[in-house]
Amino acid sequence: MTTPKVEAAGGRGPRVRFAPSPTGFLHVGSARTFIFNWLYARRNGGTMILRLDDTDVERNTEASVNSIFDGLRWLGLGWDEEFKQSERIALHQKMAWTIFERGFAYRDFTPAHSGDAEKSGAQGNWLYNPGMRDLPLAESDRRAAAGEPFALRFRVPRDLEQQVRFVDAVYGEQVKSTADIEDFALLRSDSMPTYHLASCADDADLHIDHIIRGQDHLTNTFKHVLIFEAAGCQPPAFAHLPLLVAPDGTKLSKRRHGAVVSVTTYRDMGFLPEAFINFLCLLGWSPKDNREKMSREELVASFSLEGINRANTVVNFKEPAATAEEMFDSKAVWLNAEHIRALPLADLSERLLPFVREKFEVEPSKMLQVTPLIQERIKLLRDVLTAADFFFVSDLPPYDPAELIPQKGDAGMAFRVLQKAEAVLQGTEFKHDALDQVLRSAAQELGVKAGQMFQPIRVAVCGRKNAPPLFETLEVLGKDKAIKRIGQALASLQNLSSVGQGR
RNA sequence: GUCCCCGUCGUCUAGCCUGGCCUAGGACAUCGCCCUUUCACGGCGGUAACACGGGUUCAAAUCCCGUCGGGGACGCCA
Repeated sequence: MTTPKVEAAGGRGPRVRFAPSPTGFLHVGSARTFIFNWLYARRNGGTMILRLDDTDVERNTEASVNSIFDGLRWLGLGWDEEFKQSERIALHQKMAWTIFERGFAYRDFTPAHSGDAEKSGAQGNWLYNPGMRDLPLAESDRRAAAGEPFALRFRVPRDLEQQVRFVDAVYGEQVKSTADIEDFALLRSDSMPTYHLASCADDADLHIDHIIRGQDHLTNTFKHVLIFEAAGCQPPAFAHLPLLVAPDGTKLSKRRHGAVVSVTTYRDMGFLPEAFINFLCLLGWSPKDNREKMSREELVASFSLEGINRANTVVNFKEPAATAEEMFDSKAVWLNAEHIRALPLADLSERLLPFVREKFEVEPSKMLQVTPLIQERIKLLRDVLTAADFFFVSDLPPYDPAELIPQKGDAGMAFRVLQKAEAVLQGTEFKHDALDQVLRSAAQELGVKAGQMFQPIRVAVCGRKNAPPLFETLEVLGKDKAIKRIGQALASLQNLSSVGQGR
């Protein structure tokens, strides 16, 4: 991984970062954090930094790294600089020892606690081990020199009641007593940095001046302020984002909530990245002027930290859902449909193609013809498979011939209509106006209503009642296929026992 | 358990800082009507919320206190 220069590319705008830890796929909450950081950087002419917080060797996976990059690439927003925390360990350690030398840290020779097993319940109010905190420096040095393993802990001020404070751009002034902050670890007994240390050391080194992240870090921030100050650094500005929660009110989790919280699920089900971004922006932020559907440019132009809310936001998905559409938040689906309708035909057609090609062989030119017929009828790109399938198959899948019977009509009427259509269509040019004229007058001749004329034909060529407008459909389908399918419909009607002879 | 944060329609939200224009606005969803060759789009309309209790004030969704409720953080994980 390349490590670009630390100096900002363009100038003196804010430097922000998105720092995921690769322990799972990119989920929607992380994506929103990325987006808000990106928006803030772009809005203010700043620099967006991607930093992989991968110091936990045990849990980091290559698959997770890939998933994160997949998700971010799909969003298509990009970033200016990229770092990998695991390559910067020496820097973190250096900061830890600076803090130690300044007297704000001490060695703790207590053997490491077992693990996360008994993490479950109420953790007492453990603050520190007096024996270790008060160990004379000489003895500490001697034991370290003798090779005894130790963790390095932050020496949280305890002599007199002190308060740690910072101003959060979203939550306002935050204050916490040092009596409520334990002596957290800086270095583990294998000398590897902990998250808090590594994060602060990198933020300082990379000159991050605005940290925009989830509210689950709000209380961690007091520790971070302590670290920055002990290391002699100016703490950056903080802005914490309200948490994205599941319909059950709990924090989004891959384990509990499954694939709906993964960014790539949205991609695979046919969301447009711009619609997805739009949706996420409206979760915990508002432009305050009732706008909902917004382009990337509009978002950049109107984004500000002042518009961010404080209350948790529900992502209203349904995990066991009957259809793909039902599993997502209905507003996300609606926004996607809005963006789809706003897309230029050629663009939409191009984006539809990969989905169609999962099941059918289709030429781009054909797709382009079909696109206008479904543009306002699909909500997810993937819907193209169910909305336009009959354009792409040579033979229709079997359907119930009873569907051919029009409103207030019978099988006989269906038969007469289709016979008439077959005859009359033969000599008709397959263009909208010609078809319109011919079929309407055919209806008149038969003495049936236009709707009664059209429905049997629609079902015959589409295989179902709900479909795009008939004339356009026929035009795109072409004369040969249309007439062939009408013939097949006629045959299936004859097999219907109830058919009282087409006259 | 300790500490922190939050609480406006089912959901996302506007309004709250700088009390009165709020008989609380918009959107999604939902219901109904219209448009219409089906579906969809579009148009019109309906149902639906200031968690509760006390204050302060001529006046509170807006300020203060309390209660309840929800969430988060408390690891040699990130």
